[in-house]
Amino acid sequence: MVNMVVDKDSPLVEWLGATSLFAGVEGEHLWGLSGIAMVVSCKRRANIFSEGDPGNGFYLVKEGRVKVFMLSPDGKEQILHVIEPGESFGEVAVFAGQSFPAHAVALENCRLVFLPREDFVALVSGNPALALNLLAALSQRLRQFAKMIDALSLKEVPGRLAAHLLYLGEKQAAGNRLHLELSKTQLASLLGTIPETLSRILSRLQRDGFISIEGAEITVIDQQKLAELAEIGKF
Amino acid sequence: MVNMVVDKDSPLVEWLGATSLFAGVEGEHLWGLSGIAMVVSCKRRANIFSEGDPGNGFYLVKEGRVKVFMLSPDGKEQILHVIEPGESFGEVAVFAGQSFPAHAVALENCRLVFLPREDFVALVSGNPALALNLLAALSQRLRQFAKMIDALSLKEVPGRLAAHLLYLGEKQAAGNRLHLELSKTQLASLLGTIPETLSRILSRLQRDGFISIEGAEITVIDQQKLAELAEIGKF
DNA sequence: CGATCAGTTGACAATACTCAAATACTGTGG
DNA sequence: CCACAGTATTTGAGTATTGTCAACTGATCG
Repeated sequence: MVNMVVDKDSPLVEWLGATSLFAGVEGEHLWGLSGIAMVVSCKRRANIFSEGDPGNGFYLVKEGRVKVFMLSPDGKEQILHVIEPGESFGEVAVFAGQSFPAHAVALENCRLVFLPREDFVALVSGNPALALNLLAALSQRLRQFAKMIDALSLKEVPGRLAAHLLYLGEKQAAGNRLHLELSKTQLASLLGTIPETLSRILSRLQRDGFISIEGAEITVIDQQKLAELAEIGKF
Repeated sequence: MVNMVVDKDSPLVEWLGATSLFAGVEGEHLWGLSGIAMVVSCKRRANIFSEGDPGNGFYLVKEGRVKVFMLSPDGKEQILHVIEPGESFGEVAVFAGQSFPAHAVALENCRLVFLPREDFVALVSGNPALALNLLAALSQRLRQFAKMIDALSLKEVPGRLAAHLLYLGEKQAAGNRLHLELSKTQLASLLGTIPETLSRILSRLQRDGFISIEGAEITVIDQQKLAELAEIGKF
């Protein structure tokens, strides 16, 4: 929690009510949430928490993006999740274990909403709708993690990359065009590989007519082949 | 849900109250749970559900064990979780997505408790304590999955195996002795590798004086070295 | 008792990582 | 606004862990 500044501003309530985590939560309880919330700012590259840190609460991203990742003893990282505005992270420590199971670092200058554990648990205890939203959010994440395990174990890097490109295509819905939303180094870390390997495989996909690359902008040339690659997981 | 038989027996209430999922739930609500629960039997190797199946509820294991796993198009499997008596599986489909994200098969003849989605959600809505238990359970699983992703991505097979052996040692608390609770083929699938590789690495660990192997019974000879291997992830 | 399955071992192939170097970018301070 | 330092990206050469294929043994189960 280095380099963070507490802000005192703006009506949080509306923003909170617009997040999927708190969608449908009644006004009264929304006020309760905003009452216990603290908005903090943190700079690009700032450490938000580290694995093992006591988890006295969790965060929502208001602006910017955050990466949640595991770190190996020799410094290699595996990104578990890139958190975008409106999403939350760190809830796991609130409901089990009391310590963060991973590291979190700001990818950009961020504005975060911090919700302290005890107060938040008290609110959840009195609001089943909120609890169900949380259960849905955690279930959703579990689903994502299962897919990630599946990919890491049963697909080779080209397959994982292809799946990610298709995912970005859907998400961005801009025809054949898409942009990688991470640096290639970070993308490698998300896909469970290293920059060199990612670079080579991107070239290969271009050479073989799957895609066309201009920096971080990709044009999907053969979606069919890309989908096959993502499906079976290997060239 | 092939090969399952509904039983009409026994007071479930006590058993339910003893599971960690429903620990601390008040008697009244416990009766509600037992009212909606169905006990089913299924035989070893029976399919309980497959990926994509509609998730109309979830299960607790009363007797036997169940494996939850992902399957690649060419038939390779990655075990996500081995469910033991008292534990639950399939909750994800109840709270998000409505379909099972993985496959589940009985490892042994099993007795399962099935809880139908709609009735169960209704109960959760009226019982915050139950909701908090569920949040804890899902959070716990998220933690396990994060560790698994970490292991698959940042550790080599020897490191994953070493970590697993240490885990079994702690769990079984029988001095230096431990037994693999799965066939070596299944263990390979749990560790994200194949039987041949697992076999070779077990031999290597024995040859190098880490462990001694007699079938599925392992004696830990050098816990220190095993712990180092698990920590740094590579030989 | 035969057949299927689990486990082991060998030879080989291949994906992916390591190390190294060259080039392109980025952001910052002068 | 430019120069510089520090990153990011790409490419090459070599290595290595792990997967594939195949054969063989031993165990398990009808």
